[in-house]
Amino acid sequence: MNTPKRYLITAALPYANGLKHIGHLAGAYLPADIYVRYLKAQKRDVVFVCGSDEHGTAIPIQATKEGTTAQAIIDKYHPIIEQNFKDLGIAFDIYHRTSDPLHHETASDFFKNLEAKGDLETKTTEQYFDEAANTFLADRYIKGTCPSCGHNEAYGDQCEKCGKTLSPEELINPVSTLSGKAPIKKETTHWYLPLNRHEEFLRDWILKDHAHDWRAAVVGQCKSWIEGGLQPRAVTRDLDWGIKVPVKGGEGKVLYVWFDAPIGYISATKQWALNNNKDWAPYWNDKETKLVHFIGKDNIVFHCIIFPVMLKLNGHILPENVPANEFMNLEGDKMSTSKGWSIEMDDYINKWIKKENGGPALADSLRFYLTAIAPESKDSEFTWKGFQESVNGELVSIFANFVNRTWVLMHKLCNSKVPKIHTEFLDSEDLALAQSVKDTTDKVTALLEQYKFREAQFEVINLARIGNQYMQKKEPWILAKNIDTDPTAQAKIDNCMHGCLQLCANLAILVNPFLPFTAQKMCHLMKVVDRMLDWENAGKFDLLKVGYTLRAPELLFRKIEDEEIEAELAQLQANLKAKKITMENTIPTEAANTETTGTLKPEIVFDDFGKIDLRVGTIVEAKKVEKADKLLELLVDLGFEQRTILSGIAMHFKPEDIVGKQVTIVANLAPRKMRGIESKGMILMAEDAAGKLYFVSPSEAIAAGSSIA
RNA sequence: GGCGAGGUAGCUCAGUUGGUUAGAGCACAGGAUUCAUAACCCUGAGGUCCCGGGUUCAAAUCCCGGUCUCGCUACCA
Repeated sequence: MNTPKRYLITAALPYANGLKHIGHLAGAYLPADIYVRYLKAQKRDVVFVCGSDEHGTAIPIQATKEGTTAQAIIDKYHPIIEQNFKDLGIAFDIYHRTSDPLHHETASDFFKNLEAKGDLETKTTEQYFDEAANTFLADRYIKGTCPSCGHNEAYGDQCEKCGKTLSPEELINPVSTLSGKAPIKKETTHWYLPLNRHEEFLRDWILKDHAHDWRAAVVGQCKSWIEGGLQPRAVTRDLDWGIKVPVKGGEGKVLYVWFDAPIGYISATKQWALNNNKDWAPYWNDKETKLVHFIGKDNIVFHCIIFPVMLKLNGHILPENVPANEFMNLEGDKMSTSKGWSIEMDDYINKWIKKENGGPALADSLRFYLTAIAPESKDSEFTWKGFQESVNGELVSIFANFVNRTWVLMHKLCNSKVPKIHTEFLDSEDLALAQSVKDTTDKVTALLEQYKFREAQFEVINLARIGNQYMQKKEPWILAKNIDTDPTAQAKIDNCMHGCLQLCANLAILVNPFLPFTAQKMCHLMKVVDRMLDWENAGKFDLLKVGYTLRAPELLFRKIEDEEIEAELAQLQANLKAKKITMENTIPTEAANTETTGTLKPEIVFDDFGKIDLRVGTIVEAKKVEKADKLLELLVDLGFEQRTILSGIAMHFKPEDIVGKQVTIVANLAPRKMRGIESKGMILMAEDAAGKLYFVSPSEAIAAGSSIA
């Protein structure tokens, strides 16, 4: 394998609508950072880019929720996220943002070029239009009842209650948030990226060329998409938050966020080039550049299918690999900021790193554990107990302890200087130690090149373990007792300590990509400059000069105490509760806000209400609809007749549990076919803040068919 | 429901193209030691390789069926 001329490494752009948690860190940023630090130690030409993704519909939505502007949201989160990464040692060469004019220009040009070359298609479809406001309604300007959970304030692109991705057409009773009127359907034109034209290319490139050097999950998912038949994908939206469509007919439209966001990697590179007086172009256009995207598994399709097509069309290079990680769970459950079940990077930094007994060592402690349990091949799980055991048992006891005992002994037995080697006393143990260092270097290098960070880190720790074993066999402290009687004792001590010290120097080099703060501290202890950490020095056994005085021992890490772990676990439960209460409290708040935000449904007169025929019905039969996860087929007794009604509640109720229930039915709703079954009516449901559904039932059992007014 | 990836020791994970007795670290137990952050070192115990079939002289590995977890996707009036 020949060495690429240069590298361009990207980590998924964090969406700037909130804080990011340690799952994100473990998924993309930390492995990317390790890889980049390794490449830089190899003195490769490498640029590590990232930045905030600041467009898309969720950000204006967030703004509405917080009673502020989209700009204010991104201006709030961008710097926090950027600083969080710094505090955790994620060393981007540039942390850019997609709201930057340079990015607008880059994305705009990208689109124009594709459009001019005929690589895009336009399609005219019917979209919701607000006649009163005389404008097309972007997804976020349409509210209605979520078809998934029944939440009545769902937006046209997503229901915030259940998180379901929606399209406006799916909303029940859609209403414009601008005028409060029901929107009409009107034709609008949008640009599409015809992925179907590139099926052959993708098939060859992924399924042939990269079938074996990409991770199984990545190839598998791409295969699933390609074999499923690729469809043209809309690249524009009727929205005002984002990058204006820069061609004729694009008025009032912006680039769809998925189209603009990955181009952010390119704009970030451009900005970096400007800052450093470099040329950005070779990093994206020269075949000798190796491009690697670090992402989480939810992002595979964009980085392996869609963006590569865009890159190819625009004349850029393609990623050499996309080492997507699986997800990291937390104490038995999925991580979720909105549910309060997560550890935000910001939280960890404030609670551990910025404490008196914290410091950057605690950033490395977290990095160590996250890498030790990195979800490289399957979902993994963060537990505080695991964090404690991993840090105390391996990082402190094996690695840091070896460095510490080496330092203490060297000061006690070698006059605080690097002792000289007495070749006449060198034995097979000494030679084996030097060989282990070389072997480990080779292993770690190979593993890093294969993106196997977990295993690579393990090998580094293992080298410290070898150091402990070596010292145990040599027992310099025993030799020291006999120093008066054994004339060879000091020479043997010198040899042992010399070996241990050279091993420490190597450990600093090898551990540097994983634990950069620790490597720095080791350099400080050794009184050497950063250049010693160059990868080419790994495996050498003459890094510390004989006679050189080293600094007094200092602990590299502290142990994690039981009480700290208990406090974190308690905090986690408290967060969960607090979040629930917040969510419950937001219901009246949201209701109160509806008037000011214009989202209240239009006023109706009594006659309108009278049009709805509400009845009490009794569920007499219930069964799951085949091939549908959410649908239940219900037979409801209305007294005068029994009819079939479909309801999307299968995730919430078991069929056998709801037979006999009295429920409220919209009896005169137009019939609708779903999954081949006709539904005649609709069951009314109430929903609490946690998303749990409740039947709306009369307080006491009454005759089926009774009307409601 | 479709597709993809997983299910191996209490925990976190390895197990190349099928090939002796399925491995490592942590945790645990016993021993040894004291330079070191009660750290290190040595030894040990631990597994129905998710379940059920099949192919084979031989299956954790290949094939079929089932089941659980996660992701993408469909379904929601």
